[in-house]
Amino acid sequence: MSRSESRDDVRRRREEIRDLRRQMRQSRHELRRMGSRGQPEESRAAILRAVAIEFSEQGIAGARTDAIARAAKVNKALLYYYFQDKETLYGAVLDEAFGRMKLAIFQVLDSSLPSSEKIVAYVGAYFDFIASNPIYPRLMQREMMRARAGDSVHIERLVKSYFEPIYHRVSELLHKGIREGVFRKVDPAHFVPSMIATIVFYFSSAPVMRRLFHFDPLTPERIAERRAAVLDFISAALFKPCSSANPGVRQ
Amino acid sequence: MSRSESRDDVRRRREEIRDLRRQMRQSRHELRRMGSRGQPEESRAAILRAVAIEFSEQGIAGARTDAIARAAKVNKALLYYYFQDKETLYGAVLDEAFGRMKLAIFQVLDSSLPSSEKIVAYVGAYFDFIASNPIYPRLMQREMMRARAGDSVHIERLVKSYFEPIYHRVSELLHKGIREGVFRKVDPAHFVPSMIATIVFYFSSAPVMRRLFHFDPLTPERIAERRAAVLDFISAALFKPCSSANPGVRQ
DNA sequence: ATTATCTAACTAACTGGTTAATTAACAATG
DNA sequence: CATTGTTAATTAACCAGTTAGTTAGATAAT
Repeated sequence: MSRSESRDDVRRRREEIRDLRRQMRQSRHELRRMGSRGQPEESRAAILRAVAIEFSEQGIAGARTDAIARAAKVNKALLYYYFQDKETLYGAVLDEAFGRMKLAIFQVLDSSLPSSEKIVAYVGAYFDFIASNPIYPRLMQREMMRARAGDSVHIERLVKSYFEPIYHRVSELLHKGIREGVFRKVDPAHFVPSMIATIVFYFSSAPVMRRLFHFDPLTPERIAERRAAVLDFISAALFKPCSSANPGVRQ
Repeated sequence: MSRSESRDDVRRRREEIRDLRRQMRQSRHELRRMGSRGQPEESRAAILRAVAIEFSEQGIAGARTDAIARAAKVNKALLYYYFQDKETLYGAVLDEAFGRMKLAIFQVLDSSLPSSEKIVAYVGAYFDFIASNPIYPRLMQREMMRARAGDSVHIERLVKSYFEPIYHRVSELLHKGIREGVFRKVDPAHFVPSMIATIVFYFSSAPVMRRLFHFDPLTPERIAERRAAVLDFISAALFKPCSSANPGVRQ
């Protein structure tokens, strides 16, 4: 008897709690996105945004689907309604980020500037993209590390779709400049990685810089300073010395 | 009666199993590390070695203590016998790796070479250290990412103990070379990161390179080629053009 | 009524860390 | 020189907490 009573007690309490929760939710969200048919596009986009941040900061292994759902203000099951699994989710974010990067870069590479100016524009554009999309280099780093461990199902696609096309165009550009006599005789297969390194490293090592220099390396002023330094560094390494074709930026 | 018999049975079987295990272990390890008081130093070292590999490949969140124990051929509880927790384990590995790096670098910085040769020697030494200790840049990358997410308890110590001393010495070296008129007027706060970037990036992006160029970028020949390219790149960016003091390496 | 959209609650598997027991070496003791 | 006790090294088995992914519905628009 007392047993069945306590069971009833539990059920009653549970229902009370459910009602209370419903009220809370209603008052908190003010009726927004209750039940179904809220704004699906918005939800999907919110998920991708949250995933990008979570993955770039914590990595795949460290990323928590609950945290993602909370950040996107969406139930966790919705992640699996829109995407197959964690891995697919990650892939979607990568394609989104790298796609935008490719677009920004090709805008410059497709322009009709002289070689020396175009390479400077390319470096500048890449720098600017990273400066205003800081999660891009983070995702790239993460993915490269996963690829080394042999755990990346995305790397092949990413290289074919994004890196290879860009690399080929920049490589051509370098060869052209060398033929024209404005660039030193560098090997694109090494020079391109060196350029990217110089551009990217400052951002990925910002936490170290902050502690080494005792100031925030990511303020707009510092970033502008770095931009100039990067262009100077690369220009000095690429342009023929004692030549008149040096539009390099100095401070 | 049958009960006591079965109990005896169990005891006998247990002893048999124990003997068998002992034999197995003996034959496998040839008497090494049996039972207790084997070689604690060896066990500790084996753990650290395994941790270094596991952490550099999987990161802290992805690293599995079970996998580490298996790789070190040691029981998991032994990890916690020697180290407080996962985090402490990671810290020990970081200090070991960064300590050796600092040693190798200071050996060059303490030498009495002229500025231009010393900076080349520094870059070469750093490159060589990374080339033969590939887990170092991986650990560094991991830790920088954790630091950005605010999850690193080690970064402060690492910067103070390893990066700061090295940075200051290289910075002095650059200033000296500039005063002497052999180096261009570069800002060490930007030039040093750019150098490190050029040195490190090739290794951390090897998985992309492999797919981009369709060959292994980490063979001794390719690494030697890269070394030359890095020295050329940095030399060209640092040494005054049209000056006689360019010992830069070309292919 | 159907369908697209959304949720709370659940589960099976896994993971960092703990515990109590076991083993070997060694020193002291009888 | 055997026995005993002590201590450091090592382990199997376990546990409490977490996590990716699932399920059984609920809600609203059509």
